Amino acid sequence: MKICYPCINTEIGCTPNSTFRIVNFSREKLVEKVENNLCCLENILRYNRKNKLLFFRISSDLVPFAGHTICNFNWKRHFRKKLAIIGGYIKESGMRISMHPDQFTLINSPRKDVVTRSISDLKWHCELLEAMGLDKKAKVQIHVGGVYGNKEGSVERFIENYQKLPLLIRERLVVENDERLYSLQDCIKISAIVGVPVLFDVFHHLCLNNGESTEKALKMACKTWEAKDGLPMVDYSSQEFFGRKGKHATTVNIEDFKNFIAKTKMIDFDLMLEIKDKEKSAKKALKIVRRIREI
DNA sequence: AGTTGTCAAGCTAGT
DNA sequence: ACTAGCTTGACAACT
Repeated sequence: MKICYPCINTEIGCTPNSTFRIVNFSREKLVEKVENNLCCLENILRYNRKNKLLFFRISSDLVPFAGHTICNFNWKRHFRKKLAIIGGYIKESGMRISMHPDQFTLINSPRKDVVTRSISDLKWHCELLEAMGLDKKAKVQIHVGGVYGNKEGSVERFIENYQKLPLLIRERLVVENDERLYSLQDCIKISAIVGVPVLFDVFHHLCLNNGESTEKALKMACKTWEAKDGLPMVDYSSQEFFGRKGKHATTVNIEDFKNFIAKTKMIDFDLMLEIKDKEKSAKKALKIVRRIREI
C-alpha cells in the first residue's frame, strides 16, 4: 500500500498550483508559472520520497489553461526534458501518480460543448502523464457527472461517450463514486459494461450507498481493476465534526482511520488521504498503516 | 503589508 | 429565475 495526500504540501513553502487570470494569458506568463510549478513539484516529490509517501495527486493547475482553447502554446514540447526528468524521478522512487480534474470535467453532459471541453481537458492530463513517461497505472479520475432529471439516460450517455474516447484517455480514466448522485453500485454497473476501473471513495460511500459495508464496497471496487491498471486507488477522508455533511475534516480522525485500516487489512490498494492538513495527516496515517499492516 | 472579492469551466438543490 | 455550495487556493485589486 502506497499512501499520500493530494496536490499541496503545507510545509515546504512553495505551491505547484500557481496560476493566473485568463485575461492575462500569454506564452510568457504560462512558461513562468509552469516553470515555477514544476520546480515546486520536484521539491514535493523529494519531500515525499524522504517521508516514504509514495503516492501523489498532481494538481490540474500544474499547467494553467492547458486544455483551454486559449492555450495555443506547445508546453509539452517546451518542457519535454523537464517532464521526462520528473517522470524519471517518480519511477526510480517507486512512486505512483494520480490526477483529478474538477467538477467542470464530465463526459455525460447533454451539452455537446461541455463534453468537447471535458475531452480536451482529459486529453492534456493524459498527455502530461505520457510526457513524464509514466505507465498506465498513473490514473486520471472523474465522477460520472450530472443526472439531468434522467439518471438512466445520463448513465447511457456516459457509456456512449466513454466508448468514443481516444485510447490515450481510456487507458488512464477511472470513475469515482460521488456523495450525492452516483453511488458505488452505479459506478460498478457502468464498469461492468465498459470496463472502466472504479476508484472507491470511502467518505463519499458513507454519504451515499446501497447498504453495503465499507469492506464489501471496497472489495467490489477492487474487482474492477486489472493488472495493467495497477493496485486499486482509494480516496479517504473523514467528516468535519461540526461541518456540513460531506465537508472534509481538517485533520485525520485517528480512531476511524485505524479502524478502517484494520478492517481492510486483507486487501491491497493505494490510498489518497483527502485531508486539509495534507502531509501532516499522511505521515500520521503512514505510521498507523505500517503498524497494522506490518509493511 | 494586509485584506477582500473574484476566478474558465457545471450541476444540483434550495429559495 | 436566481444563487450558494461543491473544494479551495491563490490572484489581483483594494486599503
